[in-house]
Amino acid sequence: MSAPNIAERVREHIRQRLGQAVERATAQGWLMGVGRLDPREIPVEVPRDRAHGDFASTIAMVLARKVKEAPRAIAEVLARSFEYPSEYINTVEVAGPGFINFGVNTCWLHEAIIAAIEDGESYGRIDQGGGLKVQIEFVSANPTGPMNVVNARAAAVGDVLANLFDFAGYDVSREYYINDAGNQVDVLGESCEIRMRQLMGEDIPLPERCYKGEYISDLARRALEEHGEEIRRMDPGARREFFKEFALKAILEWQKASLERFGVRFDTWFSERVLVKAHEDEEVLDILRKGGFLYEKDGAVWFRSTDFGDDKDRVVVKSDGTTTYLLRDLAYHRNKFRRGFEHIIDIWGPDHHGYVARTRAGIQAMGYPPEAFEVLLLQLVTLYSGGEQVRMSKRAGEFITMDELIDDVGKDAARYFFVTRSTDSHLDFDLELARKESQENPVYYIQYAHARIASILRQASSMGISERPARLCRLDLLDQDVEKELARMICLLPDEVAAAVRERAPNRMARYALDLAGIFHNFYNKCRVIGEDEELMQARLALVRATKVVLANVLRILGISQPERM
RNA sequence: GCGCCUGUAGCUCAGGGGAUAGAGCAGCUGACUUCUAAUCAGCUGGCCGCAGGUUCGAUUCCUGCCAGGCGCGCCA
Repeated sequence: MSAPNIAERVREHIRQRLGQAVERATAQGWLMGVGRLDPREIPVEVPRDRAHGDFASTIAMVLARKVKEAPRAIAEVLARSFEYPSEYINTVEVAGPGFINFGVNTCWLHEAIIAAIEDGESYGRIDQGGGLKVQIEFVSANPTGPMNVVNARAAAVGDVLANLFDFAGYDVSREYYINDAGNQVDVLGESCEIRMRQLMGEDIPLPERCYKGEYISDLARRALEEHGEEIRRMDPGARREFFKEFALKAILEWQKASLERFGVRFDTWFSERVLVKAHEDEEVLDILRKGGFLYEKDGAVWFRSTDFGDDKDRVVVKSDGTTTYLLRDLAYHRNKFRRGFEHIIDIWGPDHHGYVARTRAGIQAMGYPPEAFEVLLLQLVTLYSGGEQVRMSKRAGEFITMDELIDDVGKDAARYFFVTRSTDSHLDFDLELARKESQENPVYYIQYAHARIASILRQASSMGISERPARLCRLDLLDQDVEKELARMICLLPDEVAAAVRERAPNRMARYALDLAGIFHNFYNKCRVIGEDEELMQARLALVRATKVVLANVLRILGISQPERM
C-alpha cells in the first residue's frame, strides 16, 4: 500500500513534455545534433529557491555542449515548444543562464492534501523497495557493560533508517549481534567473580584487565542475594562460569531495557555463541578451502583476501588453533544470506572501517554478491559537559550511559539530536547545553507544531464544527503563499522519504520535519482557521489536518512522540 | 608511512555540479484582549581550510598540500 507520489508524477509529466519539446524543435530545424533523448535522463529538480518556480530543468545547459549554442537560447526554444498549460503546468519561463522554470497548477497541491488526509499513517509510503528483504544490523554493543552514548547514536540512526526502509516499501529486519563468544565475556565473568569475593571479605586485587565499573559490583551483590547459597557450594571453576553467565544475562537484559526505553526494538538478537556451537565458522573454513582461498603460514591459516581487493591477507585460524573474529563474522554474514536477506546493511563505528574490505572479500569468496553487503560507518560522539570533554572508558568505568542520557535530555530530544547530523559527521554533544536549551530544542519546535494543530482541531470540534472531507473543500481558496508552501511540503514527503533512503540519510528527515514545522508556525501567525468564512475555514481545516498527518508520520519515522498538547 | 571521515556564520551543523550558500543557538529590534508567545517578523554575522585541475558553470567532482578525529593485531 503506497500513496501516489504526486511530485514524481509531475516530474514525469515535465520530462515527457520536455522530450516532446525537443523533438518538436528538432523537427523545425532547431537544435541540430541533439539526437534522441531518453526522457528519463532529462534533469528535473525542485529548486532550492521558491522564486525559481516549483520545478526546474537544466536541460538547456546540458544540451549546450552537444548543440554548441548558448544555453539561454536553447532554453528559449524549448520553452516556446513546450506545450502548456497542461493538467499540471501553468507557467514556463526561462531564467538565469538557461534554467527552464515551471510553475505548477495548484491542483497538484490539492491532490496531496487529499491524499494525506485519506491515507493517514500510510501517506508518504512509496513502493521503491518492492518488498526486497533488507536486514539492518546495528548497535551490537559488547555485552560487558551498559549502553553508552555512541551506542545510543547507533540505535537512533539504525532505527530511523529501518523505519525509512519500511516506509519505502522494503521488508526490513532489525538485528542485534551479541558478541558473547570472545574472551571479553570471560573477563566479564572474572571481574564479577572477583568483586563477589571482595564482598565476601577476601583481600584480593582486581586485575588490570578487568572491568572496573560500579555496575560490576552491583551485579556481584545481586548474584549473592539471589544465589548466595549455590555460589558458596560451587568450586572455583563452576563459580567463574556461573558469574560469566549471570553477568552476561543481566547485562543483556539491561541493554534490552535501555533500548526499549529509547524506543528501539530488534526483530532478532543473534548470538555469536550459537553460531559457533553450530560449527558455522568451520563450515566457512571448508568453503574457503574448497575455493582455494586458504593457505598456511607461520602455523596459522590465512585467507587470501587480497584476491578480492583487500590490502593484505588475513588470519582466520590462529596458530593456537582458535578462530579469529573475522572468521566468525564471515560465518555470521553467511548466516544472514542463508536466512534469505537480499540486502545487508551493517552500521559500524569508524574504528572498524578496516574490516569492510576483508569482510566483503570473504562474502565474495563464499559466493555471495558483494554489492548486497553494505557498511554504514557511523562517526563517533564526543561528549562535552560545560565545554569540557568527557572522556569515556569502559574499563575505567567512566561513561555516561544511555539511561543517564535519556534521564537527562529525554528520549525525544536525544533521538532527534543523534539523527540530525549526517552519519559521517562527528557529533559533539554538550550535555549541559542540551539540558539548558531543552526549552528551545528543535524537537520541541516540531512537536509544538503538531500540538498546535491538535489544539485547533480540538477547538473546532468542541465548537461543533465538523470537518468536511477534503475533496469536497474549496481548496482553491488556499491561495496565500504560506498556504501553498505548506501544501507543497506535504507533496514532497514521498520524495523526501525516497531521498533519505537512497542516501541512507536519516538526517534528511530531521531537516524536513524542522522545515515543515517552520512553515506551519509561519502559517499559524498569518492565517486563522476557526472563525473564517465557512468555505475558507473548511479548506484550512483540511490543510491543517493534512499537515498534522505529515508531521505525525515524520515524527513516527524519527521515533519521536507526537504530543496532542504541550 | 597507508586507509577512512571531517574542515562552510561567534558556536553546533545542513547543502554535495547550477541561479543571491542555509538552519538552529548566541547577539540586537519589534509582535500576545486572537485557534497554545515552546511562536512569529526583522537586523547583524561568510576568501565554503589553501593551491591547482576538469567545464558553459565548482562550496560541491579530481589531484596535491595544511589542520583535526579514527583506524592500520594470529584482539573483539
